[in-house]
Amino acid sequence: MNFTTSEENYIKSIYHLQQETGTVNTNSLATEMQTRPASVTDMLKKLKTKKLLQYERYKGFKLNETGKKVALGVVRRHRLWEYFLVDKLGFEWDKVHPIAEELEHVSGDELIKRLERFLGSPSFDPHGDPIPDRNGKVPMIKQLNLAAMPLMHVVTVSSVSNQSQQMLEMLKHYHIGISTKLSVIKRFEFDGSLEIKVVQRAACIISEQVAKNVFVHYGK
Amino acid sequence: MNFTTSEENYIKSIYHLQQETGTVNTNSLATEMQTRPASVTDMLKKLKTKKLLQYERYKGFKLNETGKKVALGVVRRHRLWEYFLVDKLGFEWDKVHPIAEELEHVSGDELIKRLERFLGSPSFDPHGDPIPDRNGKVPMIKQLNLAAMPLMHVVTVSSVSNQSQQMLEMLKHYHIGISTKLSVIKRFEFDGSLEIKVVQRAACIISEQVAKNVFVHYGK
DNA sequence: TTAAATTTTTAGATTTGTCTAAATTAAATT
DNA sequence: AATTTAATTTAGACAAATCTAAAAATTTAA
Repeated sequence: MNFTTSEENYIKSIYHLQQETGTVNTNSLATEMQTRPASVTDMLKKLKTKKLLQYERYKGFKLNETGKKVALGVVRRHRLWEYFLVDKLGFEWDKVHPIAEELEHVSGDELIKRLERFLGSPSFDPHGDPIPDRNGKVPMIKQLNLAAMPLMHVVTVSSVSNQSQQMLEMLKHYHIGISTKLSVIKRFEFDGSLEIKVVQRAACIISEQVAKNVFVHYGK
Repeated sequence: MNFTTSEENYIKSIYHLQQETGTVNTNSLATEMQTRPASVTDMLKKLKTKKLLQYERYKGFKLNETGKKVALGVVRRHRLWEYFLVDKLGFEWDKVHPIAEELEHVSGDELIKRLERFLGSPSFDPHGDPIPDRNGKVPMIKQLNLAAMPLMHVVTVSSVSNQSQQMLEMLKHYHIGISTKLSVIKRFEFDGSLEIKVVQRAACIISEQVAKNVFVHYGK
């Protein structure tokens, strides 16, 4: 089965939303896609006839197994291209999302198979997100939320859940990126902000809001 | 100015056709684009309002300077991606065209600038066609000795320095003549002999001595 | 130089993806 | 339970890119 760029974008967004909430509703998908609820409904009908969706009028909806497979294919292509852009072309990790957003729709299994091999079959993209393999299997590592970390343990940043330009800009300012090593020195009860120490940098304070979007793991 | 994928494809096709004939007509462009003459007319009107075309009803048409610049940008992206696919991903040169056809529409000057640098600023793509530079300048064809050719590039035989009967007899046996298109597949370190592939023929091996007398150039 | 053949354009329809505005259904509140 | 509010869908329209069928302009040739 073949899908248009627009269909793929809807499928990908539904996938991301249902990861969090299990089931998705029209308004949140409209917000995510920066479009109108009416447009979402139109596309849902189309995806239902293509048998990618569980969907009943006025009830929520979610991808079925076929739909998830398609979504994982798009995610896989997106993250492989992001890896390429950072690792081979030398882009900064906070600049690659919009470009990968276009490249992910270029079709051809052979292309992606060869790209993966060329990149050395990476398991995680430059934002620390797992890259599904060609069978849709997603690699897992044990991640902890920075906001809930015990004090004084050096950990490695493994992913960032909010990938808006604003957030990435902020993290850049703090010298926080994937594989940055840091420890939490102090937690302020007042507003939940954290004093942290990035290895080889001066200590600084980040808001709870920022911390909640940063995930870390022990070791390496 | 920004252009749709469809507009870019029309512009590119007009460019290629007008290279041969100076001016282009509706039917030949329709054939080239695998579409109907009526669709061509529709697009011509659009490209005229965007000031990329010299076009009068029922007369022929051709790209103006602006149009040529846009075309050269598309051609540049196409050929850089072809080079990437062959040189980095290991595709065979005759498999890359349809993939590059998609990649060429991915926008972003920064992407193409970095891709070019990553590839080492090549002057010719794997089919031997010249890659326009950032400013739209197209590199000149230059003659190269077959014995010194990089691998996996299709080139055109332009001259043979030893024109003895014995040499020509040999070249005839290999189906090599002026304007024959071929590529070097492998160079054997042992004696400098070359495995070559003449277009539409089986691969064969020629001695270094033969290769040194054959001159080739990129492009048609 | 007319008539026939060819080329090109117009007119109107279709598909995809989107929109606005209005109607419908579901959920929340009194 | 009835009413208000919110979410969702329908109805109808639009722009882009295409198509078919027919009309108009140009070219060829009788």
